[in-house]
Amino acid sequence: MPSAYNAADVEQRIYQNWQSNGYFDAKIIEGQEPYVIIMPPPNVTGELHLGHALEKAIEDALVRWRRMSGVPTLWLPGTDHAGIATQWTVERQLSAEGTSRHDLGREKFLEKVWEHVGRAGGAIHEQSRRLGISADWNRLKFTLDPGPSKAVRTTFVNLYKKGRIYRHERIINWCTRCVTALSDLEVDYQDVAGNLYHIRYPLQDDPESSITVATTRPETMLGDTGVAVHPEDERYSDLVGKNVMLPIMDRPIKVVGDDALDREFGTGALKVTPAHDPIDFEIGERHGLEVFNVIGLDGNMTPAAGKYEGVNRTEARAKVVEELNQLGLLEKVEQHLHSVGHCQRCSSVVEPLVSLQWFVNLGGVEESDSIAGKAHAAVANGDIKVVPERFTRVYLNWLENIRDWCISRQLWWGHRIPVWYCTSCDHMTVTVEDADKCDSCGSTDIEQDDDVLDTWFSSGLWPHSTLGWPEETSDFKYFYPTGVLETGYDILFFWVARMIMMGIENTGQVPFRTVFLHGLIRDATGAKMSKTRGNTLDPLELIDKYGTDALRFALTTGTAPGNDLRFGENRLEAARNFANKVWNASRFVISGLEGESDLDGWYDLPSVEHREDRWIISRLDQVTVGVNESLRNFELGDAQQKLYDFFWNDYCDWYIEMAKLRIRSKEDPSPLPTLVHVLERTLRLLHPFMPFITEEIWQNLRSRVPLEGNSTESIMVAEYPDVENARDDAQAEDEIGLVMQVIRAVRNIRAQLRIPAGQRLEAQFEANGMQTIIEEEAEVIKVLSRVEPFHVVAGGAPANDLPKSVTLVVNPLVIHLQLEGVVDLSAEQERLRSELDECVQNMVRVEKLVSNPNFLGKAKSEVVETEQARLQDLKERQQHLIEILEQLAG
RNA sequence: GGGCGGUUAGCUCAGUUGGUUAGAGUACUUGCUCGACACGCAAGAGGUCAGUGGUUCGAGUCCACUACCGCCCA
Repeated sequence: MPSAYNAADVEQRIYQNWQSNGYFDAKIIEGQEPYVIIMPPPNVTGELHLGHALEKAIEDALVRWRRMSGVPTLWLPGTDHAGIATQWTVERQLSAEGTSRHDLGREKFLEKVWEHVGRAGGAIHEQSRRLGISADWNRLKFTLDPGPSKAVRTTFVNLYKKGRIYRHERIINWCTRCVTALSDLEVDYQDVAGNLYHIRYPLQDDPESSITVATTRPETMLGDTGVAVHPEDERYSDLVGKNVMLPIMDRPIKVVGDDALDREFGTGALKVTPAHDPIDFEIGERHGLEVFNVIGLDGNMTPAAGKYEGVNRTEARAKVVEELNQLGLLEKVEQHLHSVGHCQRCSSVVEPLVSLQWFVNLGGVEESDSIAGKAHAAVANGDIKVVPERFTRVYLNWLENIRDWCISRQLWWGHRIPVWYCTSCDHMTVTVEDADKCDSCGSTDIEQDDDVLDTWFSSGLWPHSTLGWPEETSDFKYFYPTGVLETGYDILFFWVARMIMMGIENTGQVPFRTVFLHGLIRDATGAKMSKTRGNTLDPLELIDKYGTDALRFALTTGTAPGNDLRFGENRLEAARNFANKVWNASRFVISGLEGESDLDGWYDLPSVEHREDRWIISRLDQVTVGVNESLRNFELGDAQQKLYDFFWNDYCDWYIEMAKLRIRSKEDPSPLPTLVHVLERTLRLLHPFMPFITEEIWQNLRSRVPLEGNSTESIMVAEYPDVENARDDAQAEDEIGLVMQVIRAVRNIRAQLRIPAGQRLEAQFEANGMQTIIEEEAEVIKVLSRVEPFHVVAGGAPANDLPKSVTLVVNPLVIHLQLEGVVDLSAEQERLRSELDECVQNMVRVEKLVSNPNFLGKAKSEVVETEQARLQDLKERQQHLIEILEQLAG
């Protein structure tokens, strides 16, 4: 084995081996409950980024853990067609070639998109493989595959027949750049520094008087069909019901009273443009106001805008303001910060406008049989658990305010809406299979709706559509409902909530039992990573540089579920160092096996006699229990931290160092079986997090030890360690703990007094009842703290040459180190006195606590016991220190 | 405006139902080529747990308010 772990040498080979052995393939084992994760489908032409890497590292760890625990496991990968994103990419290419999708026509354009998908599609899955992920590639699904497509159509048809899907003219969010409607969720609101324009609208029957409205969007006034004031607003009460003349358009419009108005905002009078503002639309509906679309789908003013027809909406604003000013109707302009919707995809300003679109009626949460109501209940009553828990309320809150979902998109790439309009009788034919005639009048003169469905509509079906629904496939029957849905909290509403709604609607069952949300990855300064900002890190480059295991470990260690993660290279270095530590410790153990024949029993270790062995085994089992516990609670970072600490501190720093001495002296019993046992189990415990290095070492190790245990070909199908009866050994832990304390105390004083590392010190130990232990562990103490020669006395006997020594109190031991010429009497007295001070201070505190009747009565008995033991220990220590000081003085 | 989160060592973060003298990584100081590892070993320094008040025998942890930062929704 080389002296440093080189990830590049092993990863590819191991992954291919796993895959060719079919370890990733899910198997149906009737009678056993499976563990299922459906992978969030990345965009078909997307590239792997750190967010994906994090998500996959987490899911793979969960899946590997369960698979090793013997559970039938399915991790199903997939791909999303990503309507707007993909179409936009191809449109950009076309525009570079000087053409457009409209020039090509729908059919040709779609061919181009499929070509593009054929070229660039799926690359992300190849990249994902480098993360070592154990997904079932045989079950890879694409949202546009026949299966998921049929699920989409079936859902649409069912909901339409139930009356839950309807087509209606309503205010929607329109992106003039993408030329499509957007759902409420696809709009990002940003505060923009704008103006608040105060405009006078003269009264129709009294042109000298006027009412002043305040607006941030003066160009929309061309489409005003009313002015609204609060009905109880005394300023305007005499105007309600009268008409004002709309400037420029010279159109009389009505003043209406509506209590949705905020009297405090602006002048308290609102110009009402039902076609271009959701609130205005509602006011308009209540008062029967007309609707004039003055801004068109292309962002230019429509004929309804009169002389401004054809003018771009931003230019129109300037021109309208200028004209109003000339007319003397512009009262004032104030600077005003307001929130403006932007297209999430292309960042252009979203235009609210009235348009004919398809919607899903989700109902309200108070209706127990509505889509939203059932989705709300599933989480509220605990059928679905959200981790971390705080997102439960965020989810419920969102559903409580939900509105109908606009699902039509004016795109070509996606699932085309399965509705055919009859030109003869206007009937809508809605079917799963392509219609060839009107199902009302039988006319063949029918035309399919031009629009496609929101991409999230198909993603919303993902947990059941990937498993075969609407067919009752064996996969669907066995694997649905799934276990865990793991994704970033940023798509809780977009995706998770919709899956819950659609899953329950279609299958009558929740799509998954647990939602596990991870945080966002930020750069080292805390900024969101984005290509435009140029602060992204490429996971593939990081893998090349540090190795997959280090990347995965770095992404998931020391983080709490749902918390954002600042990610910089020092994290990776720490992870890489740990991988290297694992490698080298293993190298040490494996090299020790050369020519060794006495390893029988290493797997189960039927008899553990040596104190050091009992200690490390006791610790191993504690860690094993803790890691399983953390994993069950989705605390992956915690699980890894426990393994990191155990391996580096207990195993490497102490156990291996102790074992070296026994190996060198060929002592009996040999520590090798224990060394192997602990290493092998730790590798298995670590495998879900660091799959490659653990496999590489494990293979190496297993080839050099007798075949024992459930011998599998690969660590990824070996049993995940768990313990029913932990081999707890409190005595060994106490005793080794004492030995470690002694060694630390000696090392500490050596460093303080600057005693050269090579210099051995003569030591006398007052054992005070610990004689056997000290003598049995003498070699360890001698070598690791460099004391020699080494005398043990029963205790209580005063040493004659105290002035030439330093005395350490490690309860119950007292250790005298010969240090002639290094330390003088007064310095030693000074040191001991300050130790005594500290001891007494502590004692006072604990004494107060332990003598408090309230504490004794109310605290748990085990807490009281530890405090009393502590007090005892402090008293003993105080006693020792006083004695030593007396001797020095005497 | 409503809601959620954060504020712990110089930096980045853990800290699960309240219970030692609050932890890790990294940076820092000192000393180490002793046969697994300098991607290392050993020792050390570094914190009024944002602030105020409360509950409790006991608060980083629970409650209330305040301040600053961030996110989501309107």
